[in-house]
Amino acid sequence: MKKEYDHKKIERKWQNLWEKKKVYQADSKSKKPKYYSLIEFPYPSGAGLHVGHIRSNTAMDIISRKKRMEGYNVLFPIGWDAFGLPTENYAIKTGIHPIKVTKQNTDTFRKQLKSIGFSFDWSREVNTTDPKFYKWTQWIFLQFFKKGLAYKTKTEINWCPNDKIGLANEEVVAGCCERCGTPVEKREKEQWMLAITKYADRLDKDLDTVDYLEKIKIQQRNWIGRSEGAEIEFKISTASNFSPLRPSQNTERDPRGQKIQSSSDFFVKVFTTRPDTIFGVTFIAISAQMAKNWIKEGWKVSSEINSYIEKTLTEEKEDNFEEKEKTGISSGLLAINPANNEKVPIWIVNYVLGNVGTGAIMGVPADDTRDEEFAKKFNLSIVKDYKKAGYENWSQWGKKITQYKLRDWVFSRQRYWGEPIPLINCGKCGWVPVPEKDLPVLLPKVAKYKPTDNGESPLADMKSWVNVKCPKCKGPATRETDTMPNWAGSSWYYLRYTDPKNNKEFASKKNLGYFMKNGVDWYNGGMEHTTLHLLYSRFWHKFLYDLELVPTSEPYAKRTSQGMILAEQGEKMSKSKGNTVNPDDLVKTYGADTLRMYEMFMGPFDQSVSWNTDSMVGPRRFLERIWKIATRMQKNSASFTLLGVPSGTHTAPNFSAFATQKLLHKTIKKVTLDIEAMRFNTAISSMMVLLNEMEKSDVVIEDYKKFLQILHPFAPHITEELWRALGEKKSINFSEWPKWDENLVKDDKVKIAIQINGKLRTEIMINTEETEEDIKKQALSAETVRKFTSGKEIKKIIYVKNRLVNIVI
RNA sequence: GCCCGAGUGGCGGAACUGGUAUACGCGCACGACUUAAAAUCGUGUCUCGCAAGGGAUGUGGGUUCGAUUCCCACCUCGGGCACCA
Repeated sequence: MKKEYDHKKIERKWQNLWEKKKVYQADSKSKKPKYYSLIEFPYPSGAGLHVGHIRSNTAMDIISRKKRMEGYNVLFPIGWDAFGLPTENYAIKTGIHPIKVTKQNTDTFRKQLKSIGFSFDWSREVNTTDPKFYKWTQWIFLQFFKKGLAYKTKTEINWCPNDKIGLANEEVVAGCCERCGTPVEKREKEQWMLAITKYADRLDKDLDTVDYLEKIKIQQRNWIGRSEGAEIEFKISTASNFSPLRPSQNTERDPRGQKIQSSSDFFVKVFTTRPDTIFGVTFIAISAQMAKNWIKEGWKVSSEINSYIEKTLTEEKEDNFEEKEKTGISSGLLAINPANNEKVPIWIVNYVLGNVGTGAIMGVPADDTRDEEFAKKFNLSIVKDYKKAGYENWSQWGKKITQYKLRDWVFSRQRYWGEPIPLINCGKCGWVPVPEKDLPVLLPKVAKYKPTDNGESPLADMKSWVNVKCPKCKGPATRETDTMPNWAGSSWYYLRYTDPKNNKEFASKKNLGYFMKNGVDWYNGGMEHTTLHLLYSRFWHKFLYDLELVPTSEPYAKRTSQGMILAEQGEKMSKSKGNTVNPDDLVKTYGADTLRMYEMFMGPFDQSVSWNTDSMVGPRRFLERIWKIATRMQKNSASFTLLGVPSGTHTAPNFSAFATQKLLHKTIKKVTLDIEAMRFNTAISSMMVLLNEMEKSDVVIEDYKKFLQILHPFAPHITEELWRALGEKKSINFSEWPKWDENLVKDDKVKIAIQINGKLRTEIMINTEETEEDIKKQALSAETVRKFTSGKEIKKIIYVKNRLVNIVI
């Protein structure tokens, strides 16, 4: 063994050997229990690996390595979520085919990931842009289509004039395109939709059955937005400027597939979560959108009202979140409260939104602060003492409904770099699925990747590709030219990992039954994916479960998330700010093990932390000292034999080694539990404490090896190297995870605090066996205590076992 | 404006279910080794005080024998958002 710790040699050596021996390949036919740990597969951007990837991947790598040592057949796969706009935009700019760009980027990422020593099973690598993969993305889409959950509808969509694509509601940030920042416009467009709202109830309820971080559940629930309340119809009292219309025959459907509110009846329908406050209603507030709909259907209004409506609608589109001054204008109409037949004014206001609930509310100023504020401003009456209506009461006038915020998923993109939607439009037969034998529908080569000016996908220009025979009637037909959003592949990729080369099914029942039993055991990813990707993939999974194609109704048994790594100044790392950190340089100078250690040590895993390269020397020194002890071990192994230490036992040669052994077992316990709770930073600090102790005292070689084992998930290369150097023939990867001896963890002597009136005065050593009485007696007789207590009355003595005695005087 | 986090030394942070605040690491200072420097090792490092002792976990209250931890109000920073009825 070399005297110096040369990370470059060691890391390359073991990475090559591990790969050659296929130590991280999961065995589909194993008799062992499986453990499926999953990271969010990266989008291979041109910028290369980010230090943030390393943080989250190392966390799951640590968990995977520990599980392997605990005897599980671990599936820890990796792949590429490679469809998407950055690659496409790059292709548009440079003319280089996205396939080529993707290949370059994944090659870089693969090399970088391998240099960090992650224990991925590279034999199962998937790529969403691989036709062998997206064949099944298309296949699953067709199942949605066949079940009527994929439907095309003309709907007002978010339109990005720059990217020339439709955006899902979820992709619009502050009124602007999530990707390019251009303000989003509304535009009518035929779009394929996926009916995720049909699953809203289960997506909400089943959160009770999974082990997600509470904040993740909250975010999902808020997104689904289930609320129970009532829809109540208020009859409109005819007024001079209201021309009554026939009850609407409107059967149009909104994106949720629900009937669009007909506001043209003689009623205004309100949604309320508090139907019991109906006797407190003093006005009705409707959205500008609802008012506009009424006008469309014949309501005559003054120019004043009309301009208010237009102004409000414009403001609504500008999504700034600052508090808006509440405004409103009286419609001149009266609504009749069905509960007490009182006539209340209908106001058009800016604080009720057209796309929420029914687009109208009942104003109860006594019970709602917003209504109160509004009523005060416009001198509307406020009824304070009204009786609350019980369910029996209000249910006469309204019906109980459950509504969701969630909208159906806009599933088409008029872009090139996505999975073609495998449907054919026939004049006679309508939309016909591409037969399964013809899947995948390959992305054809096109001359240019930019969407056409009318917003159609570039595929629309490929006449030879577009024009086909109808699979049903063989008549002339055309292909759908829209592609899928990049969320499609990531909605099911974790299933493909179980059987990545299968040509007959997306994955075999057998492999799914084994690896997906109870779902993915642990899935970690970013908070930014908790509403989109996480929800979408739960939706797809539930759909596949209903088709009896997967064994569980939830894909992920456990979900956690990491905090972001920020630049030194606490801001986001980005190319444009020039504050990014290149992992390759760090691996070169400090080594992968140090980089892993540093990223795990820098702060609590679930919180964001600022990068500080200077602090990396701490973990680096730690590893060098670990190395140094091993050389001491090698040199001194003879002397341990002389001391009569039979190898493989816990018998210590002297007191100092025994004390170290006790600390070792405490550390084993702490590291074991900390890893499970993702408290990596404190796990590392406890190992640092152990090292400090080991340096000062005698160590039994078996104990040192145990230290190497618990360190292995964090720093795999150096620990494997030292493990072998100390004579082990088999890889540390499959050595048994050390168990702690509870007897050694327990202390028989502890130092406890003696407080007087809650203030620390002195400390005493006690035997943990001693009785409360004895300890109190000792506390009272301590010199410092007597000084304070003399002449004072002792009111109370509080004793906390192994902690403190508090004397109240 | 609303929701979710967070606020502890010079810095990153630790503190179990309310029980000795500042573990561990960085930095800094001093010492050893060295002709010297680096590296390494050792010692010290919240603050006031000679000491006894006092004061500090964003601010102000409260509950408690005891609060970084629980409650109320407020301030600041980060993230999210749909005035969600």
